[in-house]
Amino acid sequence: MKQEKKLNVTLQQVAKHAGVSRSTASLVMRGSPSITPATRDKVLASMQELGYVYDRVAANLRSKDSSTVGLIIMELSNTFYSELLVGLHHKLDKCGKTIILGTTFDSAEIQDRLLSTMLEHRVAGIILSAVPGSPSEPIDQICKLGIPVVLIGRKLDTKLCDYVGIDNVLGGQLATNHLIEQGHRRIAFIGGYSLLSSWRGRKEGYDFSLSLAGIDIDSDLVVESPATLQGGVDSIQKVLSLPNPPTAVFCYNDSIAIGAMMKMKEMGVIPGQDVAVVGFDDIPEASIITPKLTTISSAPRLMGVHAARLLQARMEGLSTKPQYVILQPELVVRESSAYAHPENLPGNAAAKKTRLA
Amino acid sequence: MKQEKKLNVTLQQVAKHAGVSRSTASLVMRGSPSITPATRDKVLASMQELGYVYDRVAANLRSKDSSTVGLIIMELSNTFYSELLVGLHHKLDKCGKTIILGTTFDSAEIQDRLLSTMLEHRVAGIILSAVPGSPSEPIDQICKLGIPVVLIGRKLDTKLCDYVGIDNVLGGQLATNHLIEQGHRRIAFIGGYSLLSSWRGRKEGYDFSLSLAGIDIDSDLVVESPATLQGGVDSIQKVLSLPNPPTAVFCYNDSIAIGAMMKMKEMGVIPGQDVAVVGFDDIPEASIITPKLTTISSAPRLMGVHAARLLQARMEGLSTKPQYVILQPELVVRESSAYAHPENLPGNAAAKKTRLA
DNA sequence: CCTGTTTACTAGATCGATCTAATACGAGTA
DNA sequence: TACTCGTATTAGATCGATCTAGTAAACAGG
Repeated sequence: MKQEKKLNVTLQQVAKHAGVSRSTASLVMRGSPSITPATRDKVLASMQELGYVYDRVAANLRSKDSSTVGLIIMELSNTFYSELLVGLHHKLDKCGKTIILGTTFDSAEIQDRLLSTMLEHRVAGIILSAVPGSPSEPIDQICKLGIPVVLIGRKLDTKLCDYVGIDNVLGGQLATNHLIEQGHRRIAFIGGYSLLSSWRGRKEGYDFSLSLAGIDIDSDLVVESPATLQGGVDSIQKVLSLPNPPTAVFCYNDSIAIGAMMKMKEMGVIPGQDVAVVGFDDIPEASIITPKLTTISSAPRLMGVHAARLLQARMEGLSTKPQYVILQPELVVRESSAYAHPENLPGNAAAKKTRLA
Repeated sequence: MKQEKKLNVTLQQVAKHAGVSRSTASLVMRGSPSITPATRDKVLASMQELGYVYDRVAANLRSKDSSTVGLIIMELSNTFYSELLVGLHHKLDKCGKTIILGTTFDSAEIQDRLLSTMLEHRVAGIILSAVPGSPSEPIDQICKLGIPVVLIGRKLDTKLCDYVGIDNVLGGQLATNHLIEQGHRRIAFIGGYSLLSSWRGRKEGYDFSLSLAGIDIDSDLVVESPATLQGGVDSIQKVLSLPNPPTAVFCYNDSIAIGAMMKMKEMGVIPGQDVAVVGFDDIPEASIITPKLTTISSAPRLMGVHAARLLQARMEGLSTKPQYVILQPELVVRESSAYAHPENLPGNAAAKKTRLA
């Protein structure tokens, strides 16, 4: 554990070398205007010569501010989060904050441990994509400690922290309406868990659109599963082996949709032609897979930027009431829903659309 | 910037509340064996009651050790790095290290700034996937300061730090040999930049295999480009419009291969049938795309684990000579190279293989 | 020439922990 | 009883910076 045998160069030593006081050297470090160019250069030269490295940790201890923010997410292999990170990183860099990273793999226990670790590291704020179903008390306590928390993508019961997310209900409606417009009447909703607030939102939109179109909701067509490729494989198998299988599926996210399409191909069902598929998130893979996936774009990068902005505002002490940023999802129509369902459609141009490859 | 208006609970206050000294409270924190269970419980109870949070930053300042490690990579949208992070994170968690993250987007300037930031944060070590062509002096200096650096994936000229990577030459050979065995004699190598040590390695393997098979190297068939989807799109267009186009392409990485296959479909060329494609890395998308991509597996997760292991050993002060861990790549044959090239092949079973969807 | 104000710099306390060296105390031994 | 010895605990210095309050010099105005 111990390291750094070599004695570090301290500001004290720099000051001595330059023939000034600790305080002066410190002021030079921080670019104080009340320092003569002559002494400033002298100190800077000494720093250069001695190979001085600023100790931000010591500085933060005394000045009681922090130059780090914590980022806690489920996992990075999920493209949604890595995209989110791009936006976040870019914005935080600008205000001189460094990111401390933790991944929960959706374990509430790990999440608690990570939150503690972040606190111990004196982060200036935390951006959290909470483990579904995790209690909100620990997070409330952190907020009360004066450390701002921004929730991202997944909502919790707390009324103390900011939240950035998308309108899942609208997203669910967009997807379901699109499938209904293509002539489908048996539409499944597969993947994800009802524990997730986002799942409940998308389901609500799905229910709403169906009932608006006068379609009865068949609970057999709703299948929960992990929000992964494998989850998609399992769920699609389940609904397609029903006595009265769906002609379209709305998937909780793109990973599930991709898994579902892979399994369909294996089963000899042509996705986009025999069964329409709509995903959610618009991850890069969505436009790569064949057929290209129709999906709901949730602009993860933009969510990152917004989260950073909210956190930044709060770190600067603007203590307003909790803010909610709800981004509007957009329907991106691609090949996986290009063929209209033959039934109930008078003259459909969409069915004549050709599919690539 | 300033925050934490509420006075933090300090070990001092805990000690006072429990009726012991600072030192005793500190010993309790660290689980010293020479503490009576009675006083231990008393202190623990006080901590609980006052809502004490350990200040790891202050502790690190005094004890001169660090509980963070820096991770500097190009970007996270690249699945290779997020996979790598999974392995790394898992291993570092176990030894109580927290990750400070930085992404360079392959800018040498950003890399330098990130390295400084990491030093200022007193990281115990750095894991670095260096920007290609960046100078090695700054990194050498960090090593000399006693902070171990593990290079990952991309090699630099320095002889001071550990390195984890794969055998790129072997990978290049595996890919090229496979295509030669399928009957191809005009094989392109597309994407990536010769600045990258990994590019040079793969190219070397490609050259070696070709010359071993008695095939002349045609410099028109080697195209450099960014290592992205778009790079693949551009490069494949270039080589396929040659007067004598290749029948097979070996791509610097999977992103390029996927971009190339997308463009081929657009051009009416069937990847895997008209032109064989081999990628590199085996990212998750490789087994999702149609046709499924033949590729060279570089086990990014394993690389993460190895990097963490090396760093850990060095942080514990075992100051041995620089270590090099070179992982063996593996050829993963899928659909994109399933059809053998008709010329030069007596009786080929592979050509009869069917393609899904 | 004296006073008041600004400017450039500094000594010493401080952040919240750990480390060192010294303490008090009970048990064991002569 | 006195003397060691080991154990549990502690006071005070310390890590490397910042902050507070203050000093000495330069300069202006009456």
